[in-house]
Amino acid sequence: MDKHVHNINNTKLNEINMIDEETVFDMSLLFKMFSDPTRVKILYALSEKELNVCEISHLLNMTHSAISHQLATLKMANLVKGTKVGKEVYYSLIDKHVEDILSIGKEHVLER
Amino acid sequence: MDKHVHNINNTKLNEINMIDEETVFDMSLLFKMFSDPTRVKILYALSEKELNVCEISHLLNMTHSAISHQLATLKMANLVKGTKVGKEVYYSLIDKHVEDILSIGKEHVLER
DNA sequence: TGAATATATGAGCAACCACTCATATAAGGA
DNA sequence: TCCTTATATGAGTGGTTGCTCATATATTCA
Repeated sequence: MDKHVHNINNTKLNEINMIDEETVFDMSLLFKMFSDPTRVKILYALSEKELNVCEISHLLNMTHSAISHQLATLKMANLVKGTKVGKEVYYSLIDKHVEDILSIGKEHVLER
Repeated sequence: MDKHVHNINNTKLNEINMIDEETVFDMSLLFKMFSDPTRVKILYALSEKELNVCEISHLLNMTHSAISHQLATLKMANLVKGTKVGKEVYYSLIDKHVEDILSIGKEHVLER
């Protein structure tokens, strides 16, 4: 037997069904959106109700600019969408998945 | 009415039940572990079976050092554990939550 | 014991990122 | 039209990070 093929639990290394590169990259990109406290707070707030930039910056006690930059990032990652109403732009979560990821993360963190 | 208290959908801004700072920070720390392609690949491989450093570096075609560093990071974040067997250290996922997060992320990414 | 193998780890560095600051655009009200 | 408010965005910057390289430790085997 090839000494470079290791054995663990009667299965070979090459039996591992590896995920493809692009999917892995997209997954890491998705989770990167949740890897910053400011973005988590924004997404969490938006899971309660849709909010405009001004409201979010009040809620998080941060500058409009910082929030606007993060919203642009979240929008590019397709996690939030913005709807213009007069001067304001109301942001909301794109789909239920975002809330699912938040709640599974919160659950994991709180049970320890 | 206080002009700094905005109204959306008949609810006030201060009715938003904001998550506490420490939980948000821990959540972002958790998701940060999934925000790098190398770490996602490692975790995904470990979800199939436990592996040692050498096997993972073969599988991902990366240096032992790079993998070892990432495993140290994942260990510190309490996502993997290592068991020494002779010269080798076999790594495995700490709990089912890690697989849950991977699969929800994969699902989200693949359905578009 | 000495060599080979497996893993861990510190230093260093290039790339990335989340913010600030300045500025631009757009809509509403006087 | 002018001023104010709301948002967007480019440039710049300090901090973070994922890798490499060198080195250290540990275990097995001859």
